[in-house]
Amino acid sequence: MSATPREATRATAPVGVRPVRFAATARDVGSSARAGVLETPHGSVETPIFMPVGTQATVKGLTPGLLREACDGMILANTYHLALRPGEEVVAALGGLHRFMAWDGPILTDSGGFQVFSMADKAKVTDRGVAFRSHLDGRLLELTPERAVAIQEALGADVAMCLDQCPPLPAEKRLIERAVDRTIAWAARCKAARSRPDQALFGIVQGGAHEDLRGRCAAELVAMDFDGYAVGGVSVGESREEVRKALDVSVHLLPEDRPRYLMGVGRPQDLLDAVAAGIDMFDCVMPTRNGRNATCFTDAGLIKLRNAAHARDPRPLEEGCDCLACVKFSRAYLRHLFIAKEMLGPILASIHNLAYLRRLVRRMREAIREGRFVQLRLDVLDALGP
RNA sequence: GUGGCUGUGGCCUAGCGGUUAAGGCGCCAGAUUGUGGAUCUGGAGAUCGCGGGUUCAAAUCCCGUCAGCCACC
Repeated sequence: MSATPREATRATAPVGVRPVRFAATARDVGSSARAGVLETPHGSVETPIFMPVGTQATVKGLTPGLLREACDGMILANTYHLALRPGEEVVAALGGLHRFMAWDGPILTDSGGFQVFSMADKAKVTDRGVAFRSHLDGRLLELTPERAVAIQEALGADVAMCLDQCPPLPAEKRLIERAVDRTIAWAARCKAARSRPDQALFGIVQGGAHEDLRGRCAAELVAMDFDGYAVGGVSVGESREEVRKALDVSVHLLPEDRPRYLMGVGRPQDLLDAVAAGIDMFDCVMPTRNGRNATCFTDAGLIKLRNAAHARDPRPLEEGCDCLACVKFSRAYLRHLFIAKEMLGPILASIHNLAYLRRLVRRMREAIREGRFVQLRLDVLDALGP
């Protein structure tokens, strides 16, 4: 793991210094891709980086030890879920998120906004915030920008996210424009509400597939000077071309010396495209959710472990992969675990998928440094197939 | 040995005279993007135990037979 524990950094972080710092260390010549280093209170990570999703303060199925072996050190946790259960005050009382879940590397928490729109019942948005009903017990709750920041400060992640409004798609441009206006206004309130000098805050660019809205949102956020910038509301059904344009126009306006985070994107093809557009960070449920459901990433495309074709296959998921699933076990055994509904199946497949994405971003970093990213991207996309 | 009950895709069942025998599980595939160990969508698979009869028409009614279960000699 490239992130090393540095508990002491938190206490001694000098006032006036950014809680996280980013520097691009190599740039690709044929695209906007870049490699860099992100320093956080809990250690440094190299970018581009993929962050596994640990919704409820756990990356499902993996112990911290297994997780450390399967990722590049930085993970994501979910504000919405943790605020509802066990409650951020419980996490804070138990020493904060890092200690609570025994993860000493960097953690990023989302704002909870996306889940309010996608999971909670009947979310009602006003300029003040979002009123919604808990998906757990139906309680009527409210999430405001100030509350989102307070929850995330109590959780204590290295990076917090602004509350944004993720508009449903498809939507009329007028509605997306309103969401952009709210996202900008809420970002300002989040920034004003923050109080921890050891926690970074990222702004989120919205705007759907509209280049003018993306551009305006990015410009307004940059004027507020965030520690990093995310692109949200992407890969929820748009065409590949629409995604590319939304990314290009957003990234173009973001400062060189701040990390750029594409939220919720995780197919290998999408990572290659997004890094080419200048993105540094990713998170996605896909490697772990698909892993739990027996679908695995390989350079030759997806492998569906439940398929009968693997019943007697002695080969590993992927030749040369150094993950536990590939070093120790055959496809036939992994399939057997899923058919028999054994919990080791989801665990091993999750490990492999995370290791696959880690290897993919590592290959991209290396290629960027060596000036051959464009070729790597074409080669991998070609091998992955449609 | 006698009487009774039951036999419908791999498994469990619905249908009890009238299009092309229905459903669940399983099986075979596909979907999954700021988390659902969830879910959804397709597909294959049945000469209705077997043989005969009644009828325009039988999984369905009748006879025989085989198998399983139950009860009684």
